[in-house]
Amino acid sequence: MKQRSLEELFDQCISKRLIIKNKDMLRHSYTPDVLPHRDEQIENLVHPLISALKGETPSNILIYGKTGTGKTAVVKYVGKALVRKIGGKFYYRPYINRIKPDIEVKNDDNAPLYFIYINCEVVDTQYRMLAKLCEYLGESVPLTGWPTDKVYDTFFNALDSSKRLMVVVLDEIDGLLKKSSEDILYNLTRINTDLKNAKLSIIGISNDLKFIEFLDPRIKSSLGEEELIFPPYDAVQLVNILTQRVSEAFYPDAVGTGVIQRCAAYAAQEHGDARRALDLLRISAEIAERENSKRVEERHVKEAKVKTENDRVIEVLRTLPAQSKLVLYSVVLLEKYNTSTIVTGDVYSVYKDLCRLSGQDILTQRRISDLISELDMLGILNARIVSKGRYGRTREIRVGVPINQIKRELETDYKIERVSSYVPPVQHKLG
DNA sequence: AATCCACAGGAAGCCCGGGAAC
DNA sequence: GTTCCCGGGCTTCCTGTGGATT
Repeated sequence: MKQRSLEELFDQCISKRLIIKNKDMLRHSYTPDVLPHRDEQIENLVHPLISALKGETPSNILIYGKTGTGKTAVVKYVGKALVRKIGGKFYYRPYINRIKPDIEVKNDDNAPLYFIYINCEVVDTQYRMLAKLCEYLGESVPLTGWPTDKVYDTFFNALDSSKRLMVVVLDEIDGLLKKSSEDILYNLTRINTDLKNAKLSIIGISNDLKFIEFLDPRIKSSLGEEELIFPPYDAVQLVNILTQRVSEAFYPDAVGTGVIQRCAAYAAQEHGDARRALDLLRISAEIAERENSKRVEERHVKEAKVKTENDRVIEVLRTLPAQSKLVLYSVVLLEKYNTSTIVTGDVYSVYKDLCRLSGQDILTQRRISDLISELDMLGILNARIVSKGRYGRTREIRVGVPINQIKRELETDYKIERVSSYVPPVQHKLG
């Protein structure tokens, strides 16, 4: 009896292997050998870099496009190809903290090309940026402690110590603005005038089209010398992209009819995000494997869509700071017990009650206002500014995800659970 | 047309923890 | 140890504002 079930388990596990051949190829970190529908962008990126390698002053490049339009993939693709061709070093793994390059090609004849990929969400201040760049050049700088100009000098000297072209890719470059650290952009874009041997070229990647409006005009002109736009993929293009991956990543006949089309259609609805399309495909396949299906079917895609949306929300909720949880919980309670629209003031008064009940510090309304904005940006709340004339200007707030899901998830936190019996007082509102 | 509400959201600065250098 | 520096969370103080009401 025992043996039979074990045998069944083996059979099951073996049959599971019939769908996905190579899962890595379905992850967005994977850069494929061919990038469909991006020839124009690749060309426009290669040209300025080649002329810089020929000795001209390099142009800085600004790349726009929404998430999943292939910005990062194209830049890495080009970087990889150039380093292989010309020689140099390429660092592209954003989250791996190490000094060894991902690709290194020796070439004695030419000045080496240093191609460095940095994600500004992670490296989000002038100091950290310079320290990171120093690290790649073999200079060790403490994570904190030095005055910034000393770090800058260290970087400058290390860079200029030999003849080379350094290309710094700043992904999610808008991350640098929020922390009011645009000095780094100013310094980096002007560094070429002081460099004697080396050259530096910046490639900024942003998914915010309005990004440049907020820039200091001096930075704007030097950073945006070349601008590349990455339009979203339409459903047909997404189908092409997925088809290409499917042929390599799946076993033959493992993907049912309409699966690719459905993944592409869902992703096209959400501004043509190829990353999303790939995620859907991968998760659909995982669901199919778990069910022991012979192939991925459309219903798996539907299931995958629901699953990814839920997972995202739960992950966000779980990692929310305690104060944000209290604010969100206040909105949830108001939405549950209150019929009128919810405004900032209501949230704040419920929030204060919850703080007293749970023994936490009460923050100011100014701060809560910011926390509400953050929750709005995360998509958990929907807040819009409305003017009620004589009765002031405020935000109307609604919960953006199924309320019971949020409530349940928040109440797994014992601090929230403790105040879960609280009922907000009935609002007496005009109008 | 003037008023005035209930906030939004910018600016400056405080405080604290963490890390490095002295 | 002390001193210096940085970043992040937060407060205080402030100016700005759309439109119903006066």
